[in-house]
Amino acid sequence: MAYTVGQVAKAAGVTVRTLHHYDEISLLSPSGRTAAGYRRYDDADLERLQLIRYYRELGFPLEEIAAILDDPRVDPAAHLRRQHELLTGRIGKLQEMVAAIELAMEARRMNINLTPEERFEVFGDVDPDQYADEAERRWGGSEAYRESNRRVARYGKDDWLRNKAENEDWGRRFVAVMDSGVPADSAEAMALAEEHRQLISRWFYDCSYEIHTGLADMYLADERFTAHYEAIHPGLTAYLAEAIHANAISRA
Amino acid sequence: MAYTVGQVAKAAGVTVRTLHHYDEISLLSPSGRTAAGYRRYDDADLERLQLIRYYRELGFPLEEIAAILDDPRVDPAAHLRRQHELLTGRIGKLQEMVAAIELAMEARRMNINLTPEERFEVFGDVDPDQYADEAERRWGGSEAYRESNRRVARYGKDDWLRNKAENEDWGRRFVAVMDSGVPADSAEAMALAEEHRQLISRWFYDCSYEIHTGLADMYLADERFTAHYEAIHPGLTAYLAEAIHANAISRA
DNA sequence: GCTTGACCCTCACGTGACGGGAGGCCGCAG
DNA sequence: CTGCGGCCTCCCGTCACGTGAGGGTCAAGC
Repeated sequence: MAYTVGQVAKAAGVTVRTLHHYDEISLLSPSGRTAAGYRRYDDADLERLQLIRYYRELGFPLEEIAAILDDPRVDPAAHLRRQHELLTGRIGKLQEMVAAIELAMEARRMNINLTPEERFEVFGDVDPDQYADEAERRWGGSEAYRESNRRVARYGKDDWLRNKAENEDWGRRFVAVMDSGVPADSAEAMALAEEHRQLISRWFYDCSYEIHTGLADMYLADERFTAHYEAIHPGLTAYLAEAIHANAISRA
Repeated sequence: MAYTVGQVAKAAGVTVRTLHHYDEISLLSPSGRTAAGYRRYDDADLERLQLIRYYRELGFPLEEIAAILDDPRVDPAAHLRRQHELLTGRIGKLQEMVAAIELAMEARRMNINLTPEERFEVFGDVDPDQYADEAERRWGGSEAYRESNRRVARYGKDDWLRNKAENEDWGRRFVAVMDSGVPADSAEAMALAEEHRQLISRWFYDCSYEIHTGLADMYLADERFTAHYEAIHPGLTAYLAEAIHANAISRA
């Protein structure tokens, strides 16, 4: 099976220029040429291109790709295995980034200042304990609370009061359900978990079930959020987290 | 809180040169300068840098990032929400890529030729039904079977015969267990699923439990693999897939 | 058998996002 | 007051292509 540059380009989702470039630097030279000088690619070339595309997607420079592909000690199957590993690693990193985004969203919502290392730790290369006075900035957010209300530009003072009232109303009803002794996966607790989700959605950002369960885990893991909920009522954090999970499962 | 270029660079995992560049193009200009002309970044700058880093990681060009960050219609929380969506989308794409790698690995193992669109469909931009005679190349692999044995360079003829014998032996014993009527999650079936995994690991590539269950799903989804196993014994594919899953769970 | 339009070729310069060095101030620990 | 690490501004280099310019090729249709 032979293919022209155009066909290969279209199939692989690259431009013709890219294939020319790969030919120029001898990363992927077509196995032959026609009498008129047209490039002819065969199945083996496509296989090589597939490996190249995956390595590229993983961020490898072309020179390095050429080196590892032309290494005679590595057989083709090993490349696939390697790419599988690299990809799952990459997925893990992106999931951490998702968690970091959720952290940033909740920090906004609760008016908590993030430290620089919290903002960027998912990008690696952070050298811990270089910010000695972390605790200060970490909790300094409560000081900024009143004035920062103005920072969420589109809300007026009365909006904030209504928001606060709704939150407190929800808190009272949630504590009542909790104290009534029903389990966290009861219909009542789940209904209030759902209300919690909709409260966030209405006031801050569209909170999917996926994000919501992410938040629940974060409340348990991060002492600042735990503190926020434990201050309402001891044991509330764990109970809420369980109710959120149960609610998300039941709606799936 | 004020930071110097070096501090910001170290925290955010970028170089000082990058921050200079962002300043040059007015993507991220420090909120102030010292008397000596030193750049001074504050917390708001870091917040902006966090957004920039995420958008960059997602592949946005700097100019576009500047445009969306400076769009007054978009509030900060919306950016986070947007990045959350983009990230989860990206994760989904990478998971498809992982599946495609697993497909390529199994295709190698079973000597099945992949079509160009199968190699590259995860990269998008494929225009279907442009390869009309797909079916021919799809199944053309069986013809190439005998001669392609030589292509897996490091194996000699006797290696292949031993491999084949081991495979057939496993197949006979698996059919026996299946016909004995025990469920697919019985100890016997799971033991043979485990043997299947180790057979792949010994002869082709290191097959983790994760990959193994990925393969099981593929056997059910892709008719070529289904055909391979159904040819051994009808109903084997589904039984094997279930046994593989049960085995993977029990070892976790 | 000749045109026409889609596709191919080789230069060759342009671009985005920085890397890296030169040459020279700044600031604080000893 | 003297290092020495950190900061500054040019400014050229690089990588992976993008984007024409100028020109040959090929199958389809008239």
